[in-house]
Amino acid sequence: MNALTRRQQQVLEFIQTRQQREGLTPTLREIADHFGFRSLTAAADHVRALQKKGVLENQPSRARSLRVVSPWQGLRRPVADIPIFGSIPAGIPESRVQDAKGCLSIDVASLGIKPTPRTFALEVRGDSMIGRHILDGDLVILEHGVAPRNGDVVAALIDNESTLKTLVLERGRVWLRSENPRYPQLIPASELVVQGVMMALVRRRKG
Amino acid sequence: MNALTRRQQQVLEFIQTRQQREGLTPTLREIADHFGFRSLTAAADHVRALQKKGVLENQPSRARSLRVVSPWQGLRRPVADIPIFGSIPAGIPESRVQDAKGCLSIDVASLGIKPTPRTFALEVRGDSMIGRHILDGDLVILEHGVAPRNGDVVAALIDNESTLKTLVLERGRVWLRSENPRYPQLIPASELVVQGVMMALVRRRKG
DNA sequence: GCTGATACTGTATATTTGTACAGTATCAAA
DNA sequence: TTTGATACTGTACAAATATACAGTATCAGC
Repeated sequence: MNALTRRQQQVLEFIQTRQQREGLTPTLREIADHFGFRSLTAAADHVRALQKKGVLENQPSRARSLRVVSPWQGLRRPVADIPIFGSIPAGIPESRVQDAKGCLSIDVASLGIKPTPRTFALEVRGDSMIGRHILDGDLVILEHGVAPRNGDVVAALIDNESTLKTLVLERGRVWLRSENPRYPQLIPASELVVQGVMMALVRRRKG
Repeated sequence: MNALTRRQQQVLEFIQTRQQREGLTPTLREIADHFGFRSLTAAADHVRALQKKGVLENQPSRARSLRVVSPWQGLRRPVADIPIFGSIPAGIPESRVQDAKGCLSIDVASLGIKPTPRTFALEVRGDSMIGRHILDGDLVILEHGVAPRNGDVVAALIDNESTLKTLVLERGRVWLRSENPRYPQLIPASELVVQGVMMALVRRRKG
């Protein structure tokens, strides 16, 4: 009953791809064109069949209202796009698109914060923050321009590279600390630029 | 030049909300209706202004082709929806929508895996896996039905609760190990159900 | 051999939708 | 004071679009 035919899978995949790539689902005409149907009804039939099988939804009489149904779609929250930078030379004056290495898209609720235009992500290199359970390869989401508190993990510009450190207030002075015994421990933060404060983290699969 | 007026912000927000909630951007008529405009042109004017300011895009003569522009949109990859379960009593026979506590939406590339219908997420309770740098409150993404390898982090059903453990092959037998010295170390896995293998992790902001 | 589901062609039509044109009024900047 | 941007009303129309109806052909299951 729920099994899709090969043709239906092709049609569904086409709709889904267009939805992801262009943000718009195709019209019946566009479906027909893509598959070389000379009749709209062919496309309409497939859409009807996919609806019947519960994998496609439709708002009657509305243009481009096809939607591929994910069982969890109803629970979906707004998704934010956060740029991933390799390293940030300056203090993020105006982070430009061409500087981004990629884009992390994640829903706001799971992130725990509301991203702003000053939110960005860095890929962690090395295990200098292993004491804070941040590993090599982790994607760290940071917020630029907020005041860091004592103990916050921050990104700082050291030797023209963005590096993660723990910010420490001690005896009225500000220090940056690595969280790995094998690394130099304390650096005076006076001359360093704090580029962002860590807000969240994404760890991809390893190996 | 780029600053939006209050009215323009309202219009943009309306379009964005509809896009997120219904998956469709509104038509000019729907915008006009929502704001009580008696004329389509009022809506059209706002859309034109927002386009001019670069925060909205449009494919001419296409129905519902409005799209709110994020600077990073071009980099966006397909986003997957992964159900979040509180705990999973049985071996996930058919995880039903009503059992889901929420939904984690994240792009496939950042996740490092291609989610399947057997992908799900658990919220970590306690710090029994701190040795693997998994903290209380972390969101762990797991895959059901794949064969775990030695050293993989897995979710197992213990006392009717899903608990994370490290799977250890030793002397031809399978054990589950907690990664915290204060917890009981080894449990024979023979009678336990492995519900999933950890693939990725999301850490939200703390405090 | 019959039946229902699938996979189409071809035509027609009502509705939805974007767009254009002609105005009015307000407000801030030059 | 003038100019341009903003914020609308009101009307009209062509294009885009969903949908309906009448068929044909194939194939699997009964």
